[in-house]
Amino acid sequence: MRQSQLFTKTRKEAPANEVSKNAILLIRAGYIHKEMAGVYSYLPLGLRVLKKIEDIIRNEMNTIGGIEMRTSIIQTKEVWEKSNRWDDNIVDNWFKTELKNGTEIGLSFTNEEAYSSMLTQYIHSYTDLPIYPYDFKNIFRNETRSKSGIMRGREFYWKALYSFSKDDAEHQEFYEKAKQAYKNIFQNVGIGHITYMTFASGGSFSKFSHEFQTITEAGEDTIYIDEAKGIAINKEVYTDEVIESLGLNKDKIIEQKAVEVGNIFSLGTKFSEPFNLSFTNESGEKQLVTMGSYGIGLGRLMGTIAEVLSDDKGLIWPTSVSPFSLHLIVLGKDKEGDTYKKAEEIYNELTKKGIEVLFDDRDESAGAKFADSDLIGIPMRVVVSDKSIAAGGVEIKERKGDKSEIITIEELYKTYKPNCE
RNA sequence: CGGAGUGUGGUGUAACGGCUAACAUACCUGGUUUGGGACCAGGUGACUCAGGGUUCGAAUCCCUGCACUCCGACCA
Repeated sequence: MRQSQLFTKTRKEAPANEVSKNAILLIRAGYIHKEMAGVYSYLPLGLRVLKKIEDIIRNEMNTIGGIEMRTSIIQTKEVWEKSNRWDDNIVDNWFKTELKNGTEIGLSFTNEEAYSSMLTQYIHSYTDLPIYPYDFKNIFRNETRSKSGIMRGREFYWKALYSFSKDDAEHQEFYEKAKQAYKNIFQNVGIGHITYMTFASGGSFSKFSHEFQTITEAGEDTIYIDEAKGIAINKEVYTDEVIESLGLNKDKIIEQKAVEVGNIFSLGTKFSEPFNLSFTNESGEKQLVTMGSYGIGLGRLMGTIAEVLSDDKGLIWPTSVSPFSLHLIVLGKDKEGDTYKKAEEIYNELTKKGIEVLFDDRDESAGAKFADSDLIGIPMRVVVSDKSIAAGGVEIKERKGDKSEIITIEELYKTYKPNCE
């Protein structure tokens, strides 16, 4: 993409009403636009990152047997009354409205009900199980206090997978696979080294749920980490008994602020029971489906990456989620000159090869282009200038380092192959 | 939902109760410049969040509402 066609502009100053680092950087660099507290639009650059994250998650979900679909956002009152979650005294962050004819409806804040009620029409026999449907969709929560930029929004994009299994053993088998898939996801988006599987309260059907917590001061949770084991315990269940039951060494545990970037949860028959989601087993008996839920907030994940992978100059995206693979910058203003032509040629050639290139073809000073490039945070910068041409090619520099080097254009073409995830 | 604070050009800030609401940046014109947010000249752009009130006079003081931010509660 040509930067001259990217309508978003970078800013030197962040809006006065943003304090969180992720929102400040993402707004300054032109990734997101704030509509109101807790509600953000994703601008072209932001959407690219979101889609990269989505693809990484989708790939892992499909690998463990997930089947993508999409449940509706508008849902009727009756469905939620079955699980006793329509009442505002029980769930206080509903967005509710009504149809012209007076029918009460709600905007989904989670998906258990949608899946449980729908699947009663499709699950009848043990041969129909297990299944693992999942969604990417926007979710609405009328938070009394949104905060931390895109880390806790009123409208947010998430992935929710639900597992429907015949019994607990079958459920556990999938649950373990999901753990690994989640680890892979956080590894692949570049925060695996500071993300810990964390034991948290499990509700009525299992002793624990598992949260994936990424260390950052911007987080709302406090976790206790055992580095050696690579796992953590959420403060809400942090007791001597739990430490012991997990076989952790209390003396080596460290306390950290963290943000929950994903969670997996055993639901047992909590939802299959009210919806009578059951099947006929091999013996001809009716049996309730055993469920699990597996969620990741993509906006929060993107915000977390921005929080932890950035410096005073701006964002530093990992290649896997960067909006572009390369930031190609041409210096000099003579658009008819050889340097400019060479840059155009490189842009066309790389684009033809399928490499995602952001081409800064604007009539800006070198300093302005470099500053913008650092702020936008594409992992690799390629500069074409009279100087680089004279030195034998183009200058490449990693966003995260200080060193730059000159390579020939042929080397550039050889090095940058299409970015296959 | 409790507590605290803040609303001024697109953005960031300034202005004692008193001249035509100032400065920077962004934007537009022209010129010059191109390896770390260039320079010169000119220009557009604000009923100071909304509605009331006090006053000869309100961006400034008071009231109400709304919005935003922070702390706490909540987060299925």
